[in-house]
Amino acid sequence: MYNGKGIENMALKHAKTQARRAELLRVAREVLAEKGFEATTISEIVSRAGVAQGTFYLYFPSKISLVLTLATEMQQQIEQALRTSYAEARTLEEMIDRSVESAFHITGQYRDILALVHSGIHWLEAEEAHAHIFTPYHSLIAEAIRRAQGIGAVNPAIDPDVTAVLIVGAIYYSADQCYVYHSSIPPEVYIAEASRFIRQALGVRLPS
Amino acid sequence: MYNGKGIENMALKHAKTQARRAELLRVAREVLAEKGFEATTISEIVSRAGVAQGTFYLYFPSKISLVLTLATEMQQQIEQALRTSYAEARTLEEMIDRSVESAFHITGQYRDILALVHSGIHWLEAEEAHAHIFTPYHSLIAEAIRRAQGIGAVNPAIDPDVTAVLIVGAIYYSADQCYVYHSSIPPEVYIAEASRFIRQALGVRLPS
Amino acid sequence: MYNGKGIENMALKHAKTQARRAELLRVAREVLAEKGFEATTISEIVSRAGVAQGTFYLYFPSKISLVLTLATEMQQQIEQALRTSYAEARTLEEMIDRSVESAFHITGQYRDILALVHSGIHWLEAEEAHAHIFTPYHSLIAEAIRRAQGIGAVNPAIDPDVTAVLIVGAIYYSADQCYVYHSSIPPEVYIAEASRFIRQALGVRLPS
Amino acid sequence: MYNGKGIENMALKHAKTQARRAELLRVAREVLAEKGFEATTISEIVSRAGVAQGTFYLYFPSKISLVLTLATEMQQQIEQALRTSYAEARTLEEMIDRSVESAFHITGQYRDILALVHSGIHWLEAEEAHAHIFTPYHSLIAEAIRRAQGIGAVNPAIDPDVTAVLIVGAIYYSADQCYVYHSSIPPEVYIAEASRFIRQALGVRLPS
DNA sequence: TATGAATGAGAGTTCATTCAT
DNA sequence: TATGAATGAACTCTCATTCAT
Repeated sequence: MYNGKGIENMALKHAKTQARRAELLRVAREVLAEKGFEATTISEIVSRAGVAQGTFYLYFPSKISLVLTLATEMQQQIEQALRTSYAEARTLEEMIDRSVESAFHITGQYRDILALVHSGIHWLEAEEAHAHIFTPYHSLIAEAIRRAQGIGAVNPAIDPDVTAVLIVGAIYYSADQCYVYHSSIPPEVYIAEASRFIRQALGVRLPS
Repeated sequence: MYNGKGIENMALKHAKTQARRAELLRVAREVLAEKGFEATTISEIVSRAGVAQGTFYLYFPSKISLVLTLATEMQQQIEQALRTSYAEARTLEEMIDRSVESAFHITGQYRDILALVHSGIHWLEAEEAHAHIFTPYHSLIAEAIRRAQGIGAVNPAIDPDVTAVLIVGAIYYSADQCYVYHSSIPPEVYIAEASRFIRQALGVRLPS
Repeated sequence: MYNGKGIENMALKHAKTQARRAELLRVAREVLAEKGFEATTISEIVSRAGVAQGTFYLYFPSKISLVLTLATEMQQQIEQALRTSYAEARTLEEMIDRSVESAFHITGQYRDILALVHSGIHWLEAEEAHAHIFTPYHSLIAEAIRRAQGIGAVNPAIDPDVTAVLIVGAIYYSADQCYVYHSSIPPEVYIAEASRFIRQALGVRLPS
Repeated sequence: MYNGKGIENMALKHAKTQARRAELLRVAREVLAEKGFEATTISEIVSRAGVAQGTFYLYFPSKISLVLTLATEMQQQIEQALRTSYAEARTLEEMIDRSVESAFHITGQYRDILALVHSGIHWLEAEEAHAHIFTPYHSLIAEAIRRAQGIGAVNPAIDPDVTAVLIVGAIYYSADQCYVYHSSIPPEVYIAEASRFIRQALGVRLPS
């Protein structure tokens, strides 16, 4: 006699667990964004999440693992967005515009932990973490540049790897200026200017 | 009754005081660079400097003031270097090249506290501190762009303020990649590519 | 309505229960021996035993109860061994030799628990526990001495109770030295010397 | 112009420091004796000593260092007492009597941490610590036995090293029984019996 | 009987800062 | 000006125990 309850229960349990972990992560990010890594306390996270102190450690092995988790999450989102841009855009220009916009938005959303990761050089596993998070990002862009060079759409003289870094830097930093430091210039202007800036810098040739 | 000795002594005292402050700052930067803000302890700073714990507080009001002081110091150096570039360069291209090179080097030297300032640490006056440190930097570059636009050397359509931010971002981030994350690409390539990137992005017209 | 199955099941169940309790105890002793009381965690015990955290508390009311249980177990083993020696030995000398050997071995095996009981951990019933464990041990030996004095085989001037304590101390401590502290002297030498030491101390007279 | 004040002050300062350390140690021992290692908290120690939590760590690097410090202190006292006995006693019997009495008293005074050290096998550096503390004790006694064998005062067949261990065990354990577990037998009886026990065990020959 | 997620009090330890000398 | 012992709040993390399932 089959009884679905077992499976159902397991799924439920799993779902509950997942939900609690997600909630903890959401709250943690909130606090991290507000106070920075140092001033963030587990105490405040669990208090806001309404769980006990020890419960945190059922889901995360340490305070720093929060940053690592969030950073990985972000990296995956950006990578996904870039892949979508690359797949769906029909011209190089459109691809750049969409990529810049996506990257700008996501980076903007994650600006808090981006900063955290960025300053996290000095934690033990940080260098690997940094590589793990940013390298795919750089590679993806470098690859796009290479392909564009291959079809003659971009100046063949530029170095794809270094240029990828310059692009990421321009976007990340300007997103910071825009979102974090209360710039009086609206995001759309930043995005439009960044797109133009990158197109020009790449020497994008309009398809004739 | 006049006594020259007084002044002499005061000068001497002052010089000693200055030297001690400078030494503390040097050591502090060393430790900050090695360990990051959080893991840096006053205890280690005074120990390396060979003074007592309390002596630190004769020269700096708090731990955080170290970062502020160092950040200001850096900002002044970069500003100075940019002004020199602007004054001495004879073509726009040369100016860009020299500026990029200077900024890259100085930023590279200060990468540790740049990261510190830029991020993670959200303390009370952080926003003002950021503005204080970076705004002049941005303004200087924006002003240079405006002047170049004025003489028709740069694409007049671009927004000088946003573009200044994009330039700083590209340089800062790539300097980080180059110096901090042990890139296999040598600094000269970064500098050359960054110069080209910025020139192209600005649409610099060669003087005919 | 009688149903043989019930008893069968109950017996089975009981056996299973007993086995699980024994396994938990075995593992617990292993961990206690390795890490000491403080550093032993229920978590590690259940993990090694392959059961859930809560299961432990179905068999033992608390962490400390482990020590009590194990100590009692040991006491019974030693008592049994001593009784066997007394019953089977044909001369006083043989009895001492056999007793020392048994006590040495068992004490050596349980030395961790002995150490635990003996010291360091001051819990509520510590004193009673100690009395409960050691008093029968002492009494047994004291009684043997008294009997030997009765038949003129042992110096009648010695105090049986104090001497019993001195004997236990010599054995317990030397077992520790031998087994725990990696003495370079082999156990056989310890046993032989302890036997001689105790025989001499008792002033054992050879039967003429 | 000489001014003794400097030295005086330094001595004073040193004395103050020493006194505070001694006070902390005294209180710590008190608490350790009352509660055992595990249940002893730094919080209670500093509270009883009337100093701040952090002050403790100016004088001791960790909680466990307390036990190590106390153990060393005890070892030195016992060693000193034994050396005095050896130097001043005129007959072997007197030496044994005095040694047993001294050892018994000092061991009795330190019974709390003796137990702590004894159960402390499981702490990281404990094995070395144990060796460091007890080895000199054993060696001293073994050496005395050897010398007594050399002049024909003690049975030449016994193993001095193992016998030293047996003696220490008898004394330590019986001191524990006497002082810690509220034996109804008075200390003098323990001491007298222990002396006789050891003399007999060694086969001490009266000088004729 | 068995599970294991949740609890939460409480531990040891650190370190920026103060202040009597 | 310089010292450095003293402070004490606050941190992260542990783990014996409970209880809903």
